[in-house]
Amino acid sequence: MAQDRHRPLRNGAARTRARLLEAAAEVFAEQGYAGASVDEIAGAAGVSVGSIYSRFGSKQELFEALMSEHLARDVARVRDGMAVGLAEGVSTPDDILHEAAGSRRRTLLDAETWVSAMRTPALRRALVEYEAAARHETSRTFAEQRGHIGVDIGMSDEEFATVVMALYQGLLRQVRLDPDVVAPDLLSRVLMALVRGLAADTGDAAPRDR
Amino acid sequence: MAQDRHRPLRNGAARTRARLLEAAAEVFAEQGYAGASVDEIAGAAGVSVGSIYSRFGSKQELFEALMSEHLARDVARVRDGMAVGLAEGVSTPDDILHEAAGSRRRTLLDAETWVSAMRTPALRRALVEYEAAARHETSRTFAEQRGHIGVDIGMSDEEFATVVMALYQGLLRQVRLDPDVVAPDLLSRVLMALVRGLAADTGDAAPRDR
DNA sequence: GTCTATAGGATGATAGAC
DNA sequence: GTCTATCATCCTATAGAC
Repeated sequence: MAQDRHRPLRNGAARTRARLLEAAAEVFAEQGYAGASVDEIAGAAGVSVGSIYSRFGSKQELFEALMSEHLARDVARVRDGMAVGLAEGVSTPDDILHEAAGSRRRTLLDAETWVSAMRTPALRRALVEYEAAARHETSRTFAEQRGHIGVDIGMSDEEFATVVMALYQGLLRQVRLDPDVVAPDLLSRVLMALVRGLAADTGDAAPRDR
Repeated sequence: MAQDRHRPLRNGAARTRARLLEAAAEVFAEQGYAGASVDEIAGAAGVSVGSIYSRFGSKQELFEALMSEHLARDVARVRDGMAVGLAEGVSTPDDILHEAAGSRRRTLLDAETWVSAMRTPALRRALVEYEAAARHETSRTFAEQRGHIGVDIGMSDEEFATVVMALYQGLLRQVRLDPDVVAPDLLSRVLMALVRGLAADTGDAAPRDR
């Protein structure tokens, strides 16, 4: 009991690391990689520059650690978000979309991730890998749903997942730029229409050049 | 005739400005705003730093001039691209997509535009304005096509344009990250299916639950 | 208008005390 | 492991010759 008083001060290792990554997230997000100074990050974290360089070897390594954590968190979010399912008519895809759009921090870090990935091959590979994981997760979830309903979509689950992700990311961009342009239920409306239209194209239900 | 020999050397004003913007595009794209140095831009343009500061007042102003030109060029591209039409079954939307994805310069400048817009309110307003223009252009074109075919989509032309742009931008992102993931005709396939599905939802054309 | 030279300041990274 | 102090470098911007 008395020892608990000391607990928050102990294990400074992980604690300091977390505070540093938090500060790095804030500063890198707001200023960008090149625009951020190690001094400012140190100040925001309440530590000194030397402390940063002892823990992470360089500004670049600190940035990569942050990016890695950012992507890992996003993977977890996709996994959780997929658990609720797509085609049930639930409005949760829209909730996920608007929640993601609402966070300035995430918006800026996503943008910084993208711009860095387009310049740095190593970061690009990491992002490709992450995107593939998200695609498989989406694809797998949709395959289950499709099994329940029993519709033929006319394309592979992987390709459909690609379309869903593109639509999600595209709308995310629109919402982040100007929230008024995207109705709260647009994503789910379009997804349902899309499934219907794809099923119709297989000749399952619709007349084509009769 | 003999004077033509001198022509290329004359009117250095616009000529130098163009070379400067070209060099700025290259360096800002590859290094980002903060990462780019005025010295390097001057070197790439074959002029000296003083020359840049006499023409543009600061690094920031040079960047804004470049962004403005970049957006204007993009507006023109949308206008031209829309001229061919959406719903005719022509594969040109896909061509436009993959051509845009193929240019590293455009990819990087788009990314830099986005990240800067998310941080700088003035740039963000400019991007919102550009996006609205593109949306109206898309909307208008689709309205014409819709008139010819005569389908009821169940949403406004503006909203449909938003979806089309989101899909386009989302797929553009996917192609730029990993070209193998997106089939060459995916965009047009999805667009056609989408129109069909939206029309079906109104109970207009397609048989739903007969 | 474009050059060279330089001012004035910020930056990434290191050294060494504690 | 964290601090302070400092180095060497690079950067934006300006001054002044031509």
